[in-house]
Amino acid sequence: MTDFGALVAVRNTASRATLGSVAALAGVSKQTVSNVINSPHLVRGDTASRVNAAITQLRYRPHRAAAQLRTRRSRVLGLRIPNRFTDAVFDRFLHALTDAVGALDYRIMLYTAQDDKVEIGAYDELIDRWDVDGFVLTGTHPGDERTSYLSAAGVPCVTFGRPWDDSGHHPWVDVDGAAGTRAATEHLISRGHRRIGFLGWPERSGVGGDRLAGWAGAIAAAGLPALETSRAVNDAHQGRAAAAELLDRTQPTAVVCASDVLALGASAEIASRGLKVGEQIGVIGFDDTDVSQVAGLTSLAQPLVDVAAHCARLIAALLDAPSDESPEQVLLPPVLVLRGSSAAVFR
Amino acid sequence: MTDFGALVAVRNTASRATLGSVAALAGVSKQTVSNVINSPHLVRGDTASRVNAAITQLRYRPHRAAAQLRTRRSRVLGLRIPNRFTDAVFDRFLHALTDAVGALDYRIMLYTAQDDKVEIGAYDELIDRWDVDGFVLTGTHPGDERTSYLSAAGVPCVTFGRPWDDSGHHPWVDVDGAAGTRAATEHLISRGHRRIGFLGWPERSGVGGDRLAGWAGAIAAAGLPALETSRAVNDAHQGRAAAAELLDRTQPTAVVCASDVLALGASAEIASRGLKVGEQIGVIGFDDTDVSQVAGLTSLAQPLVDVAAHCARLIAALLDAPSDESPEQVLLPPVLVLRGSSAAVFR
DNA sequence: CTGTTAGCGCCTTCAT
DNA sequence: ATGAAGGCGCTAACAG
Repeated sequence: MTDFGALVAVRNTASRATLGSVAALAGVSKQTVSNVINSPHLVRGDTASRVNAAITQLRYRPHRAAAQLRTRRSRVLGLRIPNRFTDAVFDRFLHALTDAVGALDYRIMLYTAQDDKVEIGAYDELIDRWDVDGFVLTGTHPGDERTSYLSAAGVPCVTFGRPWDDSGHHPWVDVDGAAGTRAATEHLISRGHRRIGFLGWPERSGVGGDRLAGWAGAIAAAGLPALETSRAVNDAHQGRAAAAELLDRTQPTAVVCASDVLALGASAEIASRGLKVGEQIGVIGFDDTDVSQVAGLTSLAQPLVDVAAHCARLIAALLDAPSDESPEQVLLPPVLVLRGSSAAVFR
Repeated sequence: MTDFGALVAVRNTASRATLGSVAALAGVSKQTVSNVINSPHLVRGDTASRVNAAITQLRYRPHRAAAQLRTRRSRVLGLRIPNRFTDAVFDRFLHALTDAVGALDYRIMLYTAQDDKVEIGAYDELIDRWDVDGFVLTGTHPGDERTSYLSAAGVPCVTFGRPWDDSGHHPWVDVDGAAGTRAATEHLISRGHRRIGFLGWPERSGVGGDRLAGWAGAIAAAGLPALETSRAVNDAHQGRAAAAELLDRTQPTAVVCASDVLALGASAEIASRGLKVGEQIGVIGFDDTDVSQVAGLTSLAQPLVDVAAHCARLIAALLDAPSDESPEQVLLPPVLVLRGSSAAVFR
């Protein structure tokens, strides 16, 4: 009798309860126990409750590795953790995502990679050896080849970030950067500002272009002067220099920035000119990081909990029922968080 | 013949290569292939190279779930991702740790928990169901019950952070906060400062107490006046208020702070008094976060790559050979990163 | 040094 | 509605 171990398990709490030990205790077959867990509709009520009692008593937990061997599903999702958190938002997303996938009984497994090429090279091992079910990709950018590789490999993925050159045929979730800078700009307009500048990143496509477009759209819609923009990489010093140039060239009364770091640089420049941020010159950042909280900057908060929940839902749906339908795409608006840097009513 | 599938695998690259398909191609048994991978010393050279050729040709990768079922080892380590990154340093640690354990062929699996109680409640499932081999714990604190729970469960762990009330009998890695604030204080002394204050956290034990002790020790060793300290929770506004109080009460010419956020608050207060940080009053922070980089604060950088490497090494050693010897404990000094806020030679 | 046998815990298939 | 048999891919134990 191969299930002799079951009797041991009943009394030896140190050893792991198995389907067999539960079955023995409940007086049913292993199969019935499995059905209670995975296909409850197949089991009569009284049998089920007997089995459930045994499960509780033995503190039985199905062992994923064994199930995985049969079903070829690990319920593990791969996530690359970026080298540098240029994102400034990744940490909060990571927490929200871990929670969100956990609620659907998935787990996040981390990996690192220097760049996309290395990441793509890492997929095969993650898939074959660690049996990752799918991937959550962040930091999409024009020319991104990761999704098409995974698609070719037949491994589901969802991206936090749009495919910037519609090559992708996968579900994605993103934050509407344009809507954010538009809201910021309209907020400043409602405060009476008429000369509103934009301090952005050098890149003209992707996230930076998106945030630029929202500002430009709001300015145009309000019939305000289209001041030229200024650009800098995401660094407070460079941001300050670019802000100086912007102030000199266009004399704005407010500046919408593509990031909190740039906004901080702009604030430093404004303060050094003896002007008060939020009183003489309005400043709005992006991402609502702790930098903005510390500096009292009005900023745009990405709804990361919602982003994570959608990511989890979409990848789980794909794993439950792979479909050829056009994948769902979710675009969420950021939330304007008001602080002192945009407080004053202008004029 | 059960290994018929092997022949399919040879030509069908879409299906996964298995031990059996490699064995068939190399003309040996499955066991020999397994030995080539796990116990190479048992296999003759020519056999091994034939097998390796087959492995390469088929792009064979051992399937972890199957090995796991046999060996009861998943090569997966659990890591809780904190609700709030109060740590400010956790993100970099996470990246370094993922790299470090990856080099030893381990993976990090994430989980979340509201507090320690919830975390402890989550261990059983992580261990039984997901078959996590061990844990890397962060954020140790006085009264921490997590390590003793895991110890009782027989699951190895290593902590980033000392056991603050020597209950623990586990390996740990930590950064020597006292050495850091001591170095900071000595640096200020060498710059000519004689009245050096300390701005810390309310907690008197654990990390905060450690950082306080380093400052106090350096002050005492130099025979300088032991100015009273000021305390605030880790928040720039509170830090600024506490700094104001400290400046008024003790008239320091420099302030060592328990964190960058507090240092930023102190800087704001100093600047608001028309004094220049780094010129009239020196300020030193802790953790070398982007806040300090942006604000030009001298700060203490934790050697996170080394911390992570030691954590990986220690937990891997424990898993390779559980030992009853006294566990290894590693204390690493932080590095003083000089910036403008401590630049001026005083007097 | 190499091969054979057996079974880790679970789920799919088929029989009852 | 329940049970029995078989096998997912791997490795421990033993035989040769």
